Amino acid sequence: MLTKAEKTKQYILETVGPYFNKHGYTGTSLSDITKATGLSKGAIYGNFENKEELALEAFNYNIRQAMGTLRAHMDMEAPGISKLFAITNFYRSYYLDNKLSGGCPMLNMGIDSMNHNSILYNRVVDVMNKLVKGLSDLIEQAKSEGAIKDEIDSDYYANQMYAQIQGSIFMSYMRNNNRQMVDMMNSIDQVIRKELMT
Amino acid sequence: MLTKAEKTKQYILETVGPYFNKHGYTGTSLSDITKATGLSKGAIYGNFENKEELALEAFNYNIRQAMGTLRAHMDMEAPGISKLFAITNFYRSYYLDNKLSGGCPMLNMGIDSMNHNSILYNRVVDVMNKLVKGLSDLIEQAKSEGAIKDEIDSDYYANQMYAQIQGSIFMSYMRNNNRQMVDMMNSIDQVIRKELMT
DNA sequence: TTATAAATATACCAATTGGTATATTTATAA
DNA sequence: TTATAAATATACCAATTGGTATATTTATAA
Repeated sequence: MLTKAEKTKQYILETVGPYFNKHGYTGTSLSDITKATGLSKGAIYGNFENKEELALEAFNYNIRQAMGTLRAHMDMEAPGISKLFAITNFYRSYYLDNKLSGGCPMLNMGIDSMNHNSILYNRVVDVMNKLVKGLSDLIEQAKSEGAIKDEIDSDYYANQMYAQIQGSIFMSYMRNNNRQMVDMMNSIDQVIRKELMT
Repeated sequence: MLTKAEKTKQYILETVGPYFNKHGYTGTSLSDITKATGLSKGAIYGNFENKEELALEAFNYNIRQAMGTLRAHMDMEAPGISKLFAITNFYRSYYLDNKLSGGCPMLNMGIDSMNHNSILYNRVVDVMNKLVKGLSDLIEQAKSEGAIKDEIDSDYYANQMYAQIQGSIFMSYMRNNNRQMVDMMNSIDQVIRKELMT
Protein backbone atom coordinates (compact mmCIF):
# COMPACT_ATOMS: atom_id res chain seq x y z
CA MET A 1 0.00 0.00 0.00
CA LEU A 2 1.13 3.50 -0.79
CA THR A 3 2.01 5.77 2.10
CA LYS A 4 0.41 9.19 2.24
CA ALA A 5 3.59 10.82 0.98
CA GLU A 6 3.81 8.44 -1.95
CA LYS A 7 0.25 9.23 -2.91
CA THR A 8 0.94 12.94 -2.60
CA LYS A 9 4.08 12.59 -4.69
CA GLN A 10 2.11 10.80 -7.37
CA TYR A 11 -0.63 13.42 -7.25
CA ILE A 12 1.91 16.24 -7.57
CA LEU A 13 3.52 14.62 -10.61
CA GLU A 14 0.17 14.03 -12.31
CA THR A 15 -0.85 17.63 -11.74
CA VAL A 16 2.45 19.28 -12.42
CA GLY A 17 3.58 17.09 -15.34
CA PRO A 18 1.34 18.74 -17.94
CA TYR A 19 2.20 22.13 -16.53
CA PHE A 20 5.94 21.63 -16.98
CA ASN A 21 5.29 20.13 -20.41
CA LYS A 22 3.36 23.20 -21.51
CA HIS A 23 5.38 25.95 -19.89
CA GLY A 24 8.88 24.56 -19.53
CA TYR A 25 11.24 24.69 -16.59
CA THR A 26 11.67 28.43 -16.05
CA GLY A 27 8.12 29.01 -17.25
CA THR A 28 6.74 27.01 -14.33
CA SER A 29 7.04 28.79 -11.00
CA LEU A 30 6.66 27.42 -7.51
CA SER A 31 3.49 29.42 -7.11
CA ASP A 32 2.13 27.87 -10.32
CA ILE A 33 2.84 24.52 -8.72
CA THR A 34 1.20 25.27 -5.39
CA LYS A 35 -1.78 26.84 -7.14
CA ALA A 36 -2.26 23.90 -9.51
CA THR A 37 -1.92 21.25 -6.80
CA GLY A 38 -3.66 23.15 -4.03
CA LEU A 39 -0.76 22.14 -1.82
CA SER A 40 1.68 24.26 0.14
CA LYS A 41 5.37 24.73 -0.46
CA GLY A 42 5.93 22.57 2.59
CA ALA A 43 4.21 19.66 0.86
CA ILE A 44 6.18 20.21 -2.34
CA TYR A 45 9.58 20.54 -0.71
CA GLY A 46 8.80 17.74 1.68
CA ASN A 47 8.45 15.39 -1.27
CA PHE A 48 11.00 16.77 -3.72
CA GLU A 49 14.43 18.15 -3.01
CA ASN A 50 14.06 21.19 -5.26
CA LYS A 51 12.43 22.48 -8.41
CA GLU A 52 14.95 20.72 -10.64
CA GLU A 53 14.31 17.28 -9.14
CA LEU A 54 10.57 17.87 -9.43
CA ALA A 55 10.97 18.85 -13.08
CA LEU A 56 13.06 15.75 -13.77
CA GLU A 57 10.52 13.42 -12.19
CA ALA A 58 7.71 15.27 -13.94
CA PHE A 59 9.50 14.69 -17.25
CA ASN A 60 9.87 10.98 -16.50
CA TYR A 61 6.19 10.87 -15.66
CA ASN A 62 5.33 12.69 -18.90
CA ILE A 63 7.37 10.26 -20.98
CA ARG A 64 5.65 7.30 -19.34
CA GLN A 65 2.28 8.88 -20.11
CA ALA A 66 3.12 9.68 -23.71
CA MET A 67 4.63 6.26 -24.41
CA GLY A 68 2.36 4.26 -22.13
CA THR A 69 0.22 2.29 -24.53
CA LEU A 70 3.14 1.73 -26.89
CA ARG A 71 5.43 0.22 -24.30
CA ALA A 72 2.84 -2.37 -23.23
CA HIS A 73 2.32 -3.23 -26.87
CA MET A 74 6.05 -3.69 -27.46
CA ASP A 75 6.46 -6.07 -24.53
CA MET A 76 3.98 -8.49 -26.06
CA GLU A 77 5.13 -11.42 -28.14
CA ALA A 78 4.75 -10.53 -31.84
CA PRO A 79 6.69 -10.39 -35.10
CA GLY A 80 9.09 -7.46 -35.41
CA ILE A 81 7.50 -6.27 -38.63
CA SER A 82 4.04 -6.04 -37.09
CA LYS A 83 5.48 -4.12 -34.16
CA LEU A 84 7.05 -1.66 -36.57
CA PHE A 85 3.68 -1.00 -38.14
CA ALA A 86 2.19 -0.74 -34.64
CA ILE A 87 4.63 2.10 -33.97
CA THR A 88 3.64 4.16 -37.00
CA ASN A 89 0.06 3.46 -36.07
CA PHE A 90 0.70 4.63 -32.53
CA TYR A 91 2.00 7.94 -33.85
CA ARG A 92 -1.02 8.44 -36.08
CA SER A 93 -2.99 9.48 -33.00
CA TYR A 94 -0.04 10.89 -31.06
CA TYR A 95 -0.88 14.51 -31.77
CA LEU A 96 -4.41 14.25 -30.42
CA ASP A 97 -3.43 11.90 -27.60
CA ASN A 98 -0.93 14.40 -26.21
CA LYS A 99 -2.58 17.67 -27.03
CA LEU A 100 -4.18 18.20 -23.63
CA SER A 101 -1.02 17.41 -21.74
CA GLY A 102 0.91 19.99 -23.75
CA GLY A 103 2.49 18.07 -26.61
CA CYS A 104 5.53 15.87 -26.99
CA PRO A 105 7.68 15.85 -23.84
CA MET A 106 10.78 14.89 -25.83
CA LEU A 107 10.52 17.88 -28.14
CA ASN A 108 9.38 20.28 -25.43
CA MET A 109 11.92 19.32 -22.81
CA GLY A 110 14.70 18.82 -25.34
CA ILE A 111 14.43 22.36 -26.66
CA ASP A 112 13.67 23.83 -23.25
CA SER A 113 16.67 22.28 -21.53
CA MET A 114 19.25 22.69 -24.31
CA ASN A 115 21.87 25.32 -23.31
CA HIS A 116 20.07 25.59 -20.05
CA ASN A 117 19.90 22.58 -17.78
CA SER A 118 22.26 19.71 -18.40
CA ILE A 119 20.51 17.21 -16.11
CA LEU A 120 17.20 17.51 -17.94
CA TYR A 121 18.94 17.76 -21.31
CA ASN A 122 20.98 14.61 -20.75
CA ARG A 123 17.86 12.77 -19.73
CA VAL A 124 16.16 13.73 -23.00
CA VAL A 125 19.14 12.57 -25.05
CA ASP A 126 19.22 9.35 -23.06
CA VAL A 127 15.53 8.62 -23.73
CA MET A 128 15.98 9.53 -27.40
CA ASN A 129 18.83 7.06 -27.78
CA LYS A 130 16.80 4.36 -26.06
CA LEU A 131 13.80 4.95 -28.32
CA VAL A 132 15.97 4.82 -31.44
CA LYS A 133 17.66 1.70 -30.11
CA GLY A 134 14.24 0.15 -29.63
CA LEU A 135 13.40 0.88 -33.26
CA SER A 136 16.70 -0.53 -34.40
CA ASP A 137 16.19 -3.69 -32.38
CA LEU A 138 12.78 -4.20 -33.97
CA ILE A 139 14.26 -3.94 -37.44
CA GLU A 140 16.90 -6.48 -36.43
CA GLN A 141 14.20 -8.77 -35.07
CA ALA A 142 12.28 -8.51 -38.33
CA LYS A 143 15.49 -9.28 -40.21
CA SER A 144 16.06 -12.42 -38.15
CA GLU A 145 12.46 -13.42 -38.87
CA GLY A 146 13.02 -12.99 -42.58
CA ALA A 147 10.61 -10.11 -43.03
CA ILE A 148 13.28 -7.47 -43.68
CA LYS A 149 16.27 -7.70 -45.99
CA ASP A 150 19.57 -8.72 -44.43
CA GLU A 151 21.56 -5.90 -45.98
CA ILE A 152 19.42 -3.19 -44.37
CA ASP A 153 21.30 -0.88 -41.93
CA SER A 154 18.95 -0.98 -38.96
CA ASP A 155 20.61 1.88 -37.05
CA TYR A 156 20.45 4.14 -40.07
CA TYR A 157 16.77 3.52 -40.68
CA ALA A 158 15.90 3.76 -36.98
CA ASN A 159 17.47 7.20 -36.81
CA GLN A 160 15.82 8.34 -40.01
CA MET A 161 12.43 7.20 -38.76
CA TYR A 162 12.81 8.92 -35.43
CA ALA A 163 13.80 12.17 -37.13
CA GLN A 164 10.78 11.93 -39.41
CA ILE A 165 8.52 11.26 -36.44
CA GLN A 166 9.84 14.24 -34.47
CA GLY A 167 9.74 16.57 -37.44
CA SER A 168 6.13 15.69 -38.12
CA ILE A 169 5.28 16.11 -34.44
CA PHE A 170 6.76 19.59 -34.54
CA MET A 171 4.78 20.60 -37.61
CA SER A 172 1.54 19.12 -36.34
CA TYR A 173 1.82 21.01 -33.08
CA MET A 174 2.76 24.24 -34.79
CA ARG A 175 -0.21 24.01 -37.13
CA ASN A 176 -2.55 22.51 -34.61
CA ASN A 177 -3.33 19.79 -37.12
CA ASN A 178 -2.83 16.03 -37.21
CA ARG A 179 -2.31 15.98 -40.98
CA GLN A 180 1.48 16.03 -41.11
CA MET A 181 1.82 13.14 -38.69
CA VAL A 182 -0.57 10.96 -40.66
CA ASP A 183 1.17 11.77 -43.94
CA MET A 184 4.55 11.03 -42.42
CA MET A 185 3.46 7.71 -40.92
CA ASN A 186 2.06 6.68 -44.30
CA SER A 187 5.36 7.61 -45.88
CA ILE A 188 7.34 5.60 -43.31
CA ASP A 189 5.07 2.60 -43.88
CA GLN A 190 5.79 2.87 -47.59
CA VAL A 191 9.54 2.93 -47.01
CA ILE A 192 9.22 -0.16 -44.83
CA ARG A 193 7.24 -1.93 -47.55
CA LYS A 194 9.27 -0.82 -50.55
CA GLU A 195 12.81 -0.53 -49.24
CA LEU A 196 13.06 -2.71 -46.15
CA MET A 197 10.78 -5.69 -46.58
CA THR A 198 11.83 -8.83 -48.40
CA MET B 1 22.79 57.05 -42.89
CA LEU B 2 21.60 55.32 -39.77
CA THR B 3 20.64 57.47 -36.81
CA LYS B 4 22.21 56.69 -33.46
CA ALA B 5 19.04 55.00 -32.28
CA GLU B 6 18.88 52.84 -35.38
CA LYS B 7 22.46 51.72 -34.83
CA THR B 8 21.72 50.99 -31.19
CA LYS B 9 18.61 49.06 -32.14
CA GLN B 10 20.62 46.98 -34.57
CA TYR B 11 23.33 46.41 -31.98
CA ILE B 12 20.77 45.32 -29.39
CA LEU B 13 19.21 42.82 -31.79
CA GLU B 14 22.59 41.37 -32.76
CA THR B 15 23.56 40.95 -29.14
CA VAL B 16 20.26 39.82 -27.77
CA GLY B 17 19.20 37.59 -30.70
CA PRO B 18 21.44 34.66 -29.80
CA TYR B 19 20.53 35.10 -26.15
CA PHE B 20 16.81 34.76 -26.81
CA ASN B 21 17.51 31.88 -29.17
CA LYS B 22 19.43 30.00 -26.49
CA HIS B 23 17.36 30.79 -23.43
CA GLY B 24 13.88 31.47 -24.73
CA TYR B 25 11.49 34.24 -23.83
CA THR B 26 11.01 33.73 -20.08
CA GLY B 27 14.57 32.47 -19.80
CA THR B 28 15.91 35.84 -20.91
CA SER B 29 15.56 38.56 -18.30
CA LEU B 30 15.90 42.28 -18.66
CA SER B 31 19.05 42.16 -16.59
CA ASP B 32 20.47 39.52 -18.95
CA ILE B 33 19.76 41.95 -21.74
CA THR B 34 21.35 44.98 -20.09
CA LYS B 35 24.34 42.89 -19.00
CA ALA B 36 24.88 41.41 -22.48
CA THR B 37 24.53 44.73 -24.28
CA GLY B 38 26.22 46.90 -21.68
CA LEU B 39 23.29 49.27 -22.08
CA SER B 40 20.81 50.55 -19.56
CA LYS B 41 17.12 49.82 -19.32
CA GLY B 42 16.54 53.32 -20.58
CA ALA B 43 18.31 52.48 -23.83
CA ILE B 44 16.38 49.24 -24.21
CA TYR B 45 12.94 50.67 -23.49
CA GLY B 46 13.72 53.76 -25.53
CA ASN B 47 14.15 51.54 -28.59
CA PHE B 48 11.61 48.79 -27.96
CA GLU B 49 8.18 49.05 -26.48
CA ASN B 50 8.54 46.10 -24.16
CA LYS B 51 10.19 42.72 -23.76
CA GLU B 52 7.74 41.03 -26.09
CA GLU B 53 8.39 43.40 -28.99
CA LEU B 54 12.11 43.01 -28.45
CA ALA B 55 11.76 39.22 -28.50
CA LEU B 56 9.71 39.36 -31.69
CA GLU B 57 12.25 41.54 -33.47
CA ALA B 58 15.07 39.39 -32.14
CA PHE B 59 13.31 36.35 -33.61
CA ASN B 60 12.98 38.08 -36.98
CA TYR B 61 16.66 38.94 -36.80
CA ASN B 62 17.53 35.34 -35.93
CA ILE B 63 15.54 34.00 -38.87
CA ARG B 64 17.27 36.39 -41.23
CA GLN B 65 20.63 35.26 -39.87
CA ALA B 66 19.82 31.57 -40.10
CA MET B 67 18.35 31.81 -43.59
CA GLY B 68 20.64 34.57 -44.86
CA THR B 69 22.82 32.80 -47.39
CA LEU B 70 19.92 30.69 -48.62
CA ARG B 71 17.62 33.57 -49.39
CA ALA B 72 20.23 35.31 -51.53
CA HIS B 73 20.78 32.04 -53.35
CA MET B 74 17.08 31.58 -54.00
CA ASP B 75 16.66 35.04 -55.50
CA MET B 76 19.17 34.28 -58.22
CA GLU B 77 18.06 33.06 -61.63
CA ALA B 78 18.48 29.28 -61.78
CA PRO B 79 16.56 26.08 -62.58
CA GLY B 80 14.16 24.97 -59.86
CA ILE B 81 15.75 21.57 -59.58
CA SER B 82 19.20 23.02 -58.88
CA LYS B 83 17.73 25.29 -56.26
CA LEU B 84 16.15 22.28 -54.57
CA PHE B 85 19.53 20.63 -54.32
CA ALA B 86 20.98 23.92 -53.10
CA ILE B 87 18.51 23.78 -50.21
CA THR B 88 19.50 20.31 -49.05
CA ASN B 89 23.09 21.41 -49.42
CA PHE B 90 22.41 24.50 -47.33
CA TYR B 91 21.09 22.31 -44.53
CA ARG B 92 24.13 20.05 -44.63
CA SER B 93 26.04 22.74 -42.76
CA TYR B 94 23.06 24.20 -40.91
CA TYR B 95 23.89 22.54 -37.62
CA LEU B 96 27.39 23.95 -37.43
CA ASP B 97 26.42 27.30 -38.94
CA ASN B 98 23.86 27.93 -36.20
CA LYS B 99 25.50 26.24 -33.25
CA LEU B 100 27.06 29.38 -31.79
CA SER B 101 23.88 31.40 -32.07
CA GLY B 102 21.94 28.75 -30.17
CA GLY B 103 20.41 26.49 -32.81
CA CYS B 104 17.39 26.70 -35.07
CA PRO B 105 15.20 29.72 -34.26
CA MET B 106 12.14 28.04 -35.76
CA LEU B 107 12.40 25.01 -33.52
CA ASN B 108 13.49 26.97 -30.45
CA MET B 109 10.92 29.73 -30.69
CA GLY B 110 8.18 27.40 -31.90
CA ILE B 111 8.44 25.17 -28.86
CA ASP B 112 9.14 28.05 -26.50
CA SER B 113 6.13 30.10 -27.56
CA MET B 114 3.59 27.28 -27.96
CA ASN B 115 0.93 27.49 -25.19
CA HIS B 116 2.68 30.58 -24.01
CA ASN B 117 2.85 33.58 -26.29
CA SER B 118 0.53 33.75 -29.24
CA ILE B 119 2.26 36.64 -31.01
CA LEU B 120 5.59 34.84 -31.18
CA TYR B 121 3.89 31.51 -31.88
CA ASN B 122 1.87 32.91 -34.79
CA ARG B 123 5.00 34.44 -36.24
CA VAL B 124 6.72 31.03 -36.18
CA VAL B 125 3.78 29.35 -37.89
CA ASP B 126 3.71 32.13 -40.44
CA VAL B 127 7.41 31.73 -41.27
CA MET B 128 7.00 27.95 -41.41
CA ASN B 129 4.17 28.23 -43.93
CA LYS B 130 6.21 30.65 -46.03
CA LEU B 131 9.23 28.35 -46.06
CA VAL B 132 7.11 25.36 -47.04
CA LYS B 133 5.42 27.48 -49.71
CA GLY B 134 8.86 28.40 -51.03
CA LEU B 135 9.74 24.71 -51.31
CA SER B 136 6.45 23.96 -53.00
CA ASP B 137 6.98 26.79 -55.50
CA LEU B 138 10.41 25.43 -56.37
CA ILE B 139 8.96 22.00 -57.10
CA GLU B 140 6.33 23.65 -59.27
CA GLN B 141 9.03 25.61 -61.08
CA ALA B 142 10.98 22.41 -61.71
CA LYS B 143 7.81 20.79 -62.99
CA SER B 144 7.24 23.62 -65.47
CA GLU B 145 10.87 23.23 -66.55
CA GLY B 146 10.33 19.54 -67.20
CA ALA B 147 12.74 18.36 -64.51
CA ILE B 148 10.04 16.97 -62.19
CA LYS B 149 7.08 14.80 -63.08
CA ASP B 150 3.77 16.55 -63.66
CA GLU B 151 1.78 14.26 -61.39
CA ILE B 152 3.87 15.10 -58.31
CA ASP B 153 1.95 16.79 -55.46
CA SER B 154 4.27 19.69 -54.71
CA ASP B 155 2.57 20.73 -51.46
CA TYR B 156 2.74 17.21 -50.12
CA TYR B 157 6.44 16.83 -50.84
CA ALA B 158 7.26 20.32 -49.58
CA ASN B 159 5.63 19.55 -46.25
CA GLN B 160 7.33 16.15 -46.01
CA MET B 161 10.71 17.70 -46.71
CA TYR B 162 10.28 20.42 -44.15
CA ALA B 163 9.26 17.90 -41.50
CA GLN B 164 12.32 15.81 -42.32
CA ILE B 165 14.56 18.86 -42.13
CA GLN B 166 13.19 19.93 -38.74
CA GLY B 167 13.31 16.44 -37.31
CA SER B 168 16.94 16.05 -38.29
CA ILE B 169 17.72 19.49 -36.86
CA PHE B 170 16.22 18.42 -33.57
CA MET B 171 18.21 15.21 -33.42
CA SER B 172 21.46 16.86 -34.44
CA TYR B 173 21.13 19.49 -31.74
CA MET B 174 20.18 16.95 -29.12
CA ARG B 175 23.17 14.79 -29.93
CA ASN B 176 25.51 17.63 -30.66
CA ASN B 177 26.34 15.97 -33.96
CA ASN B 178 25.88 16.91 -37.60
CA ARG B 179 25.39 13.30 -38.69
CA GLN B 180 21.59 13.13 -38.72
CA MET B 181 21.26 16.23 -40.85
CA VAL B 182 23.69 14.95 -43.47
CA ASP B 183 21.98 11.56 -43.60
CA MET B 184 18.58 13.20 -43.95
CA MET B 185 19.69 15.56 -46.71
CA ASN B 186 21.14 12.62 -48.62
CA SER B 187 17.85 10.81 -48.18
CA ILE B 188 15.87 13.80 -49.44
CA ASP B 189 18.16 14.11 -52.45
CA GLN B 190 17.48 10.47 -53.22
CA VAL B 191 13.73 10.95 -53.05
CA ILE B 192 14.04 13.91 -55.43
CA ARG B 193 16.07 11.79 -57.85
CA LYS B 194 14.06 8.59 -57.62
CA GLU B 195 10.49 9.75 -57.01
CA LEU B 196 10.24 13.30 -58.27
CA MET B 197 12.54 13.74 -61.22
CA THR B 198 11.54 12.82 -64.76
C1' DT C 1 -6.08 6.28 23.50
C1' DT C 2 -1.77 8.03 23.32
C1' DA C 3 3.09 9.07 22.12
C1' DT C 4 5.77 9.55 18.25
C1' DA C 5 6.83 10.00 13.55
C1' DA C 6 5.48 11.55 9.18
C1' DA C 7 3.50 14.92 6.41
C1' DT C 8 1.97 19.45 5.44
C1' DA C 9 1.10 24.56 6.28
C1' DT C 10 2.70 29.05 7.43
C1' DA C 11 5.50 32.95 7.67
C1' DC C 12 9.41 34.74 6.26
C1' DC C 13 13.92 35.65 3.44
C1' DA C 14 17.06 38.11 0.07
C1' DA C 15 17.32 38.42 -4.75
C1' DT C 16 15.24 39.20 -9.05
C1' DT C 17 11.41 40.29 -12.20
C1' DG C 18 9.50 43.68 -15.98
C1' DG C 19 8.55 48.25 -16.12
C1' DT C 20 8.40 53.60 -15.44
C1' DA C 21 9.34 58.52 -14.39
C1' DT C 22 12.76 61.53 -14.43
C1' DA C 23 17.49 63.14 -14.72
C1' DT C 24 21.43 63.41 -17.53
C1' DT C 25 24.12 63.02 -21.53
C1' DT C 26 24.86 63.14 -26.47
C1' DA C 27 23.78 64.39 -31.25
C1' DT C 28 22.05 67.76 -34.57
C1' DA C 29 20.60 71.86 -37.05
C1' DA C 30 20.85 76.78 -37.20
C1' DT D 1 28.59 77.93 -30.36
C1' DT D 2 24.27 77.24 -28.78
C1' DA D 3 19.42 75.80 -28.22
C1' DT D 4 16.78 71.95 -28.85
C1' DA D 5 15.73 67.28 -29.71
C1' DA D 6 17.09 62.66 -29.37
C1' DA D 7 19.04 59.09 -26.84
C1' DT D 8 20.52 56.94 -22.72
C1' DA D 9 21.31 56.40 -17.56
C1' DT D 10 19.63 56.30 -12.94
C1' DA D 11 16.76 55.44 -9.19
C1' DC D 12 12.88 53.54 -7.92
C1' DC D 13 8.42 50.48 -7.89
C1' DA D 14 5.31 46.55 -6.48
C1' DA D 15 5.11 41.82 -7.51
C1' DT D 16 7.25 37.50 -7.87
C1' DT D 17 11.13 34.22 -7.61
C1' DG D 18 13.05 29.68 -5.34
C1' DG D 19 13.95 28.34 -0.95
C1' DT D 20 14.01 27.56 4.37
C1' DA D 21 12.96 27.22 9.36
C1' DT D 22 9.55 26.30 12.21
C1' DA D 23 4.79 25.52 13.60
C1' DT D 24 0.91 22.68 13.04
C1' DT D 25 -1.71 18.87 11.57
C1' DT D 26 -2.35 14.07 10.34
C1' DA D 27 -1.19 9.16 10.27
C1' DT D 28 0.62 5.08 12.62
C1' DA D 29 2.10 1.60 15.91
C1' DA D 30 1.83 0.12 20.61
